[in-house]
Amino acid sequence: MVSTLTIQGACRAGKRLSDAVYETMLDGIISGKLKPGTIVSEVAIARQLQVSRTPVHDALRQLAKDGLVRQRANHRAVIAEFTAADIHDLYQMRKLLEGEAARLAAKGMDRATLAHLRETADMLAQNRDRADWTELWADFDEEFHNAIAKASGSPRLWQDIARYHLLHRGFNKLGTTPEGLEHALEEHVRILDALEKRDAKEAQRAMVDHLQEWQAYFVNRFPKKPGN
Amino acid sequence: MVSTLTIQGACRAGKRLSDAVYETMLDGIISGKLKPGTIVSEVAIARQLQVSRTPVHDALRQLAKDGLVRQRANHRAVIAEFTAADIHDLYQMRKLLEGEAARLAAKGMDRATLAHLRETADMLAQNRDRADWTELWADFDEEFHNAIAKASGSPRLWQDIARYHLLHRGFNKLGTTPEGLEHALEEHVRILDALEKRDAKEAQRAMVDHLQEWQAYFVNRFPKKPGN
DNA sequence: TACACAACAAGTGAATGCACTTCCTATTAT
DNA sequence: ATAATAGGAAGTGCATTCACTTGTTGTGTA
Repeated sequence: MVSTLTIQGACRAGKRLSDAVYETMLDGIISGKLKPGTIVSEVAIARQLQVSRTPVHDALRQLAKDGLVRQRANHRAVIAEFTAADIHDLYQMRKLLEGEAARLAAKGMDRATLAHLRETADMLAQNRDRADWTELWADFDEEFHNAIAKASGSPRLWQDIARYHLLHRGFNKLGTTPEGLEHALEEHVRILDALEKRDAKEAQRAMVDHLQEWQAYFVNRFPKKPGN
Repeated sequence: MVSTLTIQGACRAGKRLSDAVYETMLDGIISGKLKPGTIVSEVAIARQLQVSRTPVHDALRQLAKDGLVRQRANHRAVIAEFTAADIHDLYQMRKLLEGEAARLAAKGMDRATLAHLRETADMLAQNRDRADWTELWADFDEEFHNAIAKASGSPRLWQDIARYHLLHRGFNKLGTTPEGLEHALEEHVRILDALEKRDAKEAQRAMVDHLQEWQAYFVNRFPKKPGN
């Protein structure tokens, strides 16, 4: 049995239960409680969350559209597995989208956000031995890429980047090492330097280089074939 | 009352009814039967298609995720309306994505596809007075951009381009003129020339220029404010 | 006349029930 | 012993029903 899921946000007024289920399962996938390849049944999830099958069914269709689960009619859903080719393609897209976002953000990002990111990066650099460093890093990574995407000034670019970052978070807990994360932090700092200098070209280059490294790092860690 | 929708594809085995409803409504939006701003109720659609509300509800959530309808909890859905800023942003994305696709397709597109596109383009150029020219053009436009996206070799790029092309098709019937379409055909030919010469840079440039013109053409034709 | 409020109509969201499909297992025949 | 098949268990998809929310209309009052 999969480790327990519980509905996170209290279902406040004007919010759908199916959205709460969606976010709960999303969190389950990102946090690693629901591992790739896991077969999930609507009834099981419904029992676990103490809701009916209807909102679970809805949530699964949304997750399928995000590419986080795979669904066939009349079959149970499975948490998405990634092949090396998938990961390669995913990072090709991230390089394109986030490179563009970094370029635009060099002009558009306001000083307050810039200062806040710098502050957090410094904090992380100075606390490398903390036990929860990996979690802190994950939060910072999320915030960093999101802030750049938002500062691009393009809502659609922001949205698409968020979508791909979601996929990234869906598997990146599987194979990361502390050294890899520390190196990634240095790359973030390089991007931050460029943003502060308002150097669009360099910001784009730094972002693409950063993602290029992760791409190379990850691609080898995934199977060539879809099965297991 | 909205002009009648009917379920298109026979619901073959292993296919969901909700998917059929989704495609039917998608077609309705693209073809213009469901105009932007139209308020659609689940019960009305369900009655019209002679199905229960369940698959309609499902289909609307999918369409909402595509950005083709807007939904609030406990409210009826409305067919998405676009502001000038939306259109601008949409085309910024298309330039980024399809520019990249054209660049990649210059190397990746096979000769047969290239020849077929050239053939169709020539046919269109020589039949400018046909009554159904606009429909022929729409089909060609769809095929052309799709072929390039596919030839990029990146499944995700292809998928995202298709999604944005869907949005494009959702409104482009509203304000196109015959002269505009003929000009667009010439631009397609320029892209085609570059692809045949395997000139990646020029293919990208031609694609971006092409979309740039449509962007400029469209942006002024949409209201600044979301309402009407 | 204008405004507030109550009752009702209409709609969505979730739960339940039902039909059909898929998968697993046990039994039987070779 | 193994393979094929039949039957049941489990699951999904759709329809229906119920609960609750929203918007509207009409009436009463200031």
